[in-house]
Amino acid sequence: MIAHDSHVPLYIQIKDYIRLNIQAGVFPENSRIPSERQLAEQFQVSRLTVSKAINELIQEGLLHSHVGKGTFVSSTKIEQELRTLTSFTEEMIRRGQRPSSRVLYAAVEPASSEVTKALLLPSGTKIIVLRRVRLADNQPVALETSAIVAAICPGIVDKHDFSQESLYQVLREECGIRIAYARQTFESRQATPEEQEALHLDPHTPILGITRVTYNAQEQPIEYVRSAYRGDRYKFNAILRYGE
Amino acid sequence: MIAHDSHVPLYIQIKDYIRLNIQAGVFPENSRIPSERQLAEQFQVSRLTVSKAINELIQEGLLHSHVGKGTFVSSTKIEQELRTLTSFTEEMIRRGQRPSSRVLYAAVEPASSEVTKALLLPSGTKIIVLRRVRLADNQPVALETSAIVAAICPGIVDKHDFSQESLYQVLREECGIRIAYARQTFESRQATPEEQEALHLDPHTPILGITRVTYNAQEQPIEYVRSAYRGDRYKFNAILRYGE
DNA sequence: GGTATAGAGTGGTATAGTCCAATTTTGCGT
DNA sequence: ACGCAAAATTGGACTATACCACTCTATACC
Repeated sequence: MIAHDSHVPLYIQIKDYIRLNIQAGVFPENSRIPSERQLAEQFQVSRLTVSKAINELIQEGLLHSHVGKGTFVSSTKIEQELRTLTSFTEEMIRRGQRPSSRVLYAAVEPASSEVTKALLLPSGTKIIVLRRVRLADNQPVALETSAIVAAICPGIVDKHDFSQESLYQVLREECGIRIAYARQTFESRQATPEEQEALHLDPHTPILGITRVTYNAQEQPIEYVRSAYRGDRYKFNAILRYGE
Repeated sequence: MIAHDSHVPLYIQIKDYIRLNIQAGVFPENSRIPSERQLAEQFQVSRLTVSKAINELIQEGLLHSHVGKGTFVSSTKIEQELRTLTSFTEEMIRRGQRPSSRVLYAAVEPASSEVTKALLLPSGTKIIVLRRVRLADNQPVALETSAIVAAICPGIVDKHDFSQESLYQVLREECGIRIAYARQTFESRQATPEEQEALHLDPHTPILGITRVTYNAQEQPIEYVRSAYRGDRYKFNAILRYGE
């Protein structure tokens, strides 16, 4: 399986091995692959060599990992299909940067008129408001405020630490909510004083402002988000379809 | 410089150090940066830690290396500045504004490396370059440069007046080319001097920069566009699908 | 029955060293 | 001066080991 005397580097051979097993269905989507220590023992190589192979596959989007849990096969459609909308966390991992967050505010409160309008809610509906500074490699990249109807996902504010976890992942795994599509607007503007402070910006720094309403497959609005991305640190990628 | 007792991983600090030195011009473009062993000695870390930092920067495209020669700062010019967008004409009509254009440049010429890379073309391929100021109700809104393979739509530069006609409409009706989807990047930045002049802007005006590669249904790249939209006059709307 | 807590397992980070192949530099013999 | 071989340097690959923070689970305790 793995040839130590080959001219092909071991970590490349291990990458190929894992990739083939994913393609062959031996490692199904979302399943855990053997631990780095197990693979190192199996192939009689050092753990670092296995780790290098796995990290390159993470970089390529085939795998993702969590300390203490293991390494998992990603849903491969993300890269292969024409797929577009990713959470900040997933997008940063795909780019090879480490995402993290600083939670500025997290609470349940009645929806503002801006939110009721965007999500088509009756006024007074309780929503979860989550306001975070998003960081990539520990550098602040964006200020983001999310609003989700509290009833569809009760109690997640207290149960989860969103400085580490992905909101979309929690919605998916904890509440069974799958986001199907989103309407977004993009604009370029100057930073507000609040954004300047939160993101450590100079005045005149250009901001990529994004508002987003996400919907499930039943076309019910799920979440409303306003984000301010640092223009000098972030480019937004999207695949857009014509017509329909 | 490098704090061993910080909570920030050493290799991240080293990445930041190198990145900052590149930005500050200490490590100019195409220059050699210190060897891995020198940096390891300088920061009192193991060579592997420096190597990890450098390899991630190589991954990100900031550096490139050759065994026996060293590690060099890549030239970033290729990925810098200018962009484009959807059918401006159709979008403006949808918004109830009157679209028009001022053609700054229209010619057939060999593709630049930026274009060949984006459209996956052999170098030297002839392309149509179309550079226009886009206006809404006679107010300049964007500066847009399009590149299309000349062979797929011969002679349209001479036959059509793109100050009035929509490029996409001509492609569709004259050449039978239907655009299926596009990959776009969005960014927020300050206007370049050229854009300031073309769009009558003050310095510091935020620009919504968009690059786009459009594809037909057969997934062949058709067109590469770079646009600069006035941040104060334009918001971009999109519907994005979430995969999986 | 519920709740701490201890332990095992996980990936992340880091060290110190080895060998290798590609490349540049150096120095020696002519 | 010149050519060429040896030496030094460089990044690439790899091993063995260590400690950390996190996650999960099983056990002990109340």
